Amino acid sequence: MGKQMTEMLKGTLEGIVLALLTGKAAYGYEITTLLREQGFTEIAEGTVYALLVRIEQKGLVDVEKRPSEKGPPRKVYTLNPQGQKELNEFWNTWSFLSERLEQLRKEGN
Amino acid sequence: MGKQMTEMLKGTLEGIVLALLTGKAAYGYEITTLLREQGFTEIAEGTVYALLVRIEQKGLVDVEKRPSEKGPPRKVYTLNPQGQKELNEFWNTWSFLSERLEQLRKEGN
DNA sequence: ACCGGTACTTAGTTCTACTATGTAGTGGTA
DNA sequence: TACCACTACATAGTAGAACTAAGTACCGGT
Repeated sequence: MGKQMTEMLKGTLEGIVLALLTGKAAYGYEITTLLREQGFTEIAEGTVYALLVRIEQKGLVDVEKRPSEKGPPRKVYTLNPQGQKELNEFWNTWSFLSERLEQLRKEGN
Repeated sequence: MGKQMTEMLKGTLEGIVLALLTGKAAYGYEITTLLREQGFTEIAEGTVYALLVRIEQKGLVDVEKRPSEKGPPRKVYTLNPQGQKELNEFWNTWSFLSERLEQLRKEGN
């Protein structure tokens, strides 16, 4: 992963994962592969699991353990109301930053 | 500063400052007030100075000390070719992230 | 003599992503 | 049977960036 991308993901990766969870429950391994499909090819597995632990402890998601046919049991994460609220705030924060940056880029500048 | 914003600024603040410096040299105190005018009202002064030290050590800017009529001498920063290159990479990285996020937001999702 | 505004510095903390490694379950195959 | 690949999760230690908090220093006006 480029150093720039690593730093830029700080703060946004959590939002990305919350966004992936809206309307669709998912488990860690699945989220990792989803991220890779979306272009984040170099996201470390450990990063995702650590993030999931974090958002669970923050109470943003509900967790349910389900057996898998192909390996150890899965931990399936579902966005709860508090997580939805956090996601809304995330979009607000990101919109602000995004608008500032587009402004700067336009100014050519 | 909101915690979300603090985390999201990691990686982007450097790009923002480099962008502010394109075509226009500036000194630390000036950059801090510029950022505040652009809406980053809660950026800590220490953060900006630490960042300037960093980009100077990375060789992205040239520095010149100039006397001030109103206080201690100013350290005026100018973007050099390497800084311009870094800024270009920053825009690439940011574009990628931005497109991914807009995609996610659109998906509603 | 003091205070507010200008201008820069830095030690220590917090938070997040990464590296590296480990544990476990399942199915296929030599 | 032993091994391997894939699935699935966990975690200790490291690095990097923004923050907190405090300080130094220069100038003008009251």
